Formats: sequence, C-alpha cells, structure tokens
Amino acid sequence: MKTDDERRGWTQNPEAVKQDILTVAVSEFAKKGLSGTRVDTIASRTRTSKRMIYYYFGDKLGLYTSALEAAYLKVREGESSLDLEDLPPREALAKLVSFTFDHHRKNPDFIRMVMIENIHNAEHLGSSQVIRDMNVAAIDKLSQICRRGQADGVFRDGLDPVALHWQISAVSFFNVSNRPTFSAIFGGDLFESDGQQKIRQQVVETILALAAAPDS
Amino acid sequence: MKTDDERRGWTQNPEAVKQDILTVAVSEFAKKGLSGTRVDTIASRTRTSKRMIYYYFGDKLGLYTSALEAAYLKVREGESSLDLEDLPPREALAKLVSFTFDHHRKNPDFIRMVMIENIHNAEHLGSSQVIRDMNVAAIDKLSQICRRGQADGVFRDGLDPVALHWQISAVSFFNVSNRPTFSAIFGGDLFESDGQQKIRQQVVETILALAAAPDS
DNA sequence: AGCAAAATGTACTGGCTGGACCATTTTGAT
DNA sequence: ATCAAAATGGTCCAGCCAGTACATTTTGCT
Repeated sequence: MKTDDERRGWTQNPEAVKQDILTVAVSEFAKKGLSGTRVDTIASRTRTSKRMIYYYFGDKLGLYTSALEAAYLKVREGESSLDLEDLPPREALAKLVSFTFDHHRKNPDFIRMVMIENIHNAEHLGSSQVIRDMNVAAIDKLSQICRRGQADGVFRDGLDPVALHWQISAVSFFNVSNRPTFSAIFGGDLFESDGQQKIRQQVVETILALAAAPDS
Repeated sequence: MKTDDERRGWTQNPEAVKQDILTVAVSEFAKKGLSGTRVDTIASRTRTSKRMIYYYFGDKLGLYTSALEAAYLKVREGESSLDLEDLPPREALAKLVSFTFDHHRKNPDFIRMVMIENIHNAEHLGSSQVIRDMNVAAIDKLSQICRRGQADGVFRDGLDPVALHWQISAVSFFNVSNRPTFSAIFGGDLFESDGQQKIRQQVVETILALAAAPDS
C-alpha cells in the first residue's frame, strides 16, 4: 500500500512511459512468446501500470505488434554503423557475412521475436511497412556488393542477392535460434567461443565460394 | 446430448486412444505452441475425452513432452528409407543433403515442434534419451560418408561431421521455419517450386564445396 | 460367476488473466 | 485563473482453462 505522499503528484512523460513499456514488452515476449506472456508481468516490470499499456497500445496484440517493430528498429540501428563502400567486393562480402553472424548472436531477443512471429505465420508482420522497408534496404547493400564484384569479374554472373541473403540469414539465424535443441542433442562445443569462431570461419568461406566466379 | 445407446458400452483400446491423442496433440502443439494450445481443443479433436489425456499423460506438460517425442519418432521413420552405402562419397553426400532439404519441407509440424522447443530452451528435450540417440545415429551416417570421402581423397581432411551437419540442418531448417517472415518481407518467390529447386541446388553445391578437397 | 483393476465418460471448480471502469492529477491553451 | 484534454493510478470482474471428483463400463483372472 502506497502512502499518500507517493501517490499524490507525478511528472508526466508519455514518451518515456511508452519506451519503458516497449523495452519490457520486447524482453518479455521474446522470453515467453505471445500467449505465454502475461500483461500483468510486463506491467509489474515497468515503472508504470497496466492501465498505461492499454492506454497506449489498446490491447495485448497491439502491444505485441509494437514490440515487434521496436525489436526490428533496435537491431537495425546496430547495423547502420557498418560501412562497406571502401572495401573491395570480396572483403566487403566477407565482412558483411562475418558481421551478420556476430550481430545475430548479440541480439537473441530479436531472434526470438522473429521465431515467435514465424510460429504465428508472420500474421503481425504483414501490416508493418516499416519492417519491410528496413529489410529491403539490407538487400540493397548486398546488391551493391554483388554488382561491384561482377564488374570486377571476381563474382559469378547470375548471382541472386535475395538468394544470397537467404543463405547468410539462414546460418546466422539458425546459429542462435536452434542453439538450445542442437546443444541438447550434440553438446554445446560448437557454441563455445572456439566453436563459434570455427563456425563463423566456415560460414564466411562458404558464402565466398558461393559468390566467387567459377575460375577465380 | 448423447443417447443411452451411445453412452452405454464401448470397446476398450488403450493403444489406439493414446495414439489418437498424440497425433492430435502434435498437430495442435505445432500450430499453437505450448502455452497457446488448449487441452480442451485437443480433446475435442480426438475420438476420446479430456479425461483420457490426463489419465495417460498426467498433465499438459506430460502430453507436450510425449508429443515432442512422437514427432521426432515419426520424422525419423521417414529417414530410415535412405540408403547411401552404395554411392560414391560425393554422390552420397549430395543425396543426403538433397534428401534432408526435402524431408524438412515435408514435415512442417516437426519443424514447428522444434522451433517451439527452442523457444523453451529445450527444457523438455533434455530428459529424452530417445531423441538424443536418434540424432546421434544421424551423425554416424554422415561420419561414414566423410571417412569414405577422405579415404578416396575427394574430401578434405579435418572435416568435422557435426559442423557439417550443423550447416546442412541450418539451411534445411531455416527454409521451413522462417518462410513466413522471409516471404512477408521479400516475397514468396523463393518458396514456390521453381525457387525451391534453385535454393536446393545452391545448398547442395555449397555443402559439396565445403567438403571437397582443396584441389579436386 | 464374481471380483478387482483398468479404462472411459461427465460435470464441475478454483485460480488466473485480459480487459474495463472509475477516479485523480497534470498540462497546455485561452 | 479556468477548463478541457491528456496522462496516470487503482480496483474489480467475467470468461477461460488446466486439472479434479465422481460415476460407470469393460476386461482379465480365478
């Protein structure tokens, strides 16, 4: 029971409150999934109350959708720092793959949100133009590298940037998403730092081989 | 409301009842996840009642765990038909990869169960020795191919079967698990039959390149 | 035939949880 | 200074759902 002193008077701060809720929501949805998450649990972890969740986000699904966008946004910020324009194509691609691999590993909550969204057949992603735009931008970066590599003759023709992106995403994503079952079955060696370095090396080589021109 | 004729008298069939429940449970858990699934929904889809679920499986978690094992078992049966002993190493590996890719695609419920189990950090997989054994057997098959390939000099030394399996699983799994979000963002072309054929080709080539001896 | 154990069915409940309701305070505009 | 709108807090409820209690039938055994 709060005293009157605590209850009487507060400073309004809509943005901070929304952000507070979103941060907690991402972490909680990532941990427990859509139906596994309790709105009350989220509320209790914020500095505000359940009332505000419904005030700003309408209902649980609205909160989930916003949390999904927030997760994408945050992970996208972290990517923007990468600058590949100055590197020759092969080095640029190698760096991109290496970075993507590490970046996924550093953002497990984001990965889990995407896993959960896949379980729900991406029903809530469909409406978000924001997310589509972000990812299409990622493809542009890769396309540029491909073009430069083909111009230099070090990449083979007929390279499909989307298919390449698919391959890079697949291994980087799986490395995080399926770590629990994979190590439960085969042991966790591949996920210790030695194993991860080895895997990353393998992945980079693989992608480079895939992109390389037949002779080079 | 059932009539007396329907209620009075039934034939006991424990095994069929258990199997009926398990089949429905796998499909339902795969669709909705652990917390998203309603026991009543499962019950209503069976030929029996909720009572029997608790009679045979104790509680929801017990049912989930059994359903997980059942999913692994079923998918494993489908794999046993594959015979690679008679093929030369490269062809054997190519066939294994190609088969794995297709097999994952044909068993989306299994994939979804594994996704869900990963969301739960493989907490329920840990206890199942059955599942561990099954998967270790899969590695054995791959190891054998590796040894034969190295003996023939067509595969490079220092090939790690587990790392190789990791790579094969990653792409085959991701291809099914992340189809919803991936096609929501980039369109579904890669998942139509043309696209899938192309991807599978790409994957097989990639893995062969990874295994190949430096010169060959 | 008789009996105990296994198998099955029906009806119910207690706690949880999403969401609503009502009240209060803050703040910007006039 | 006033007022309406925005922002916040606390409490409560109605429906849902995992699990249980109670009752009945079947079946293997002697």
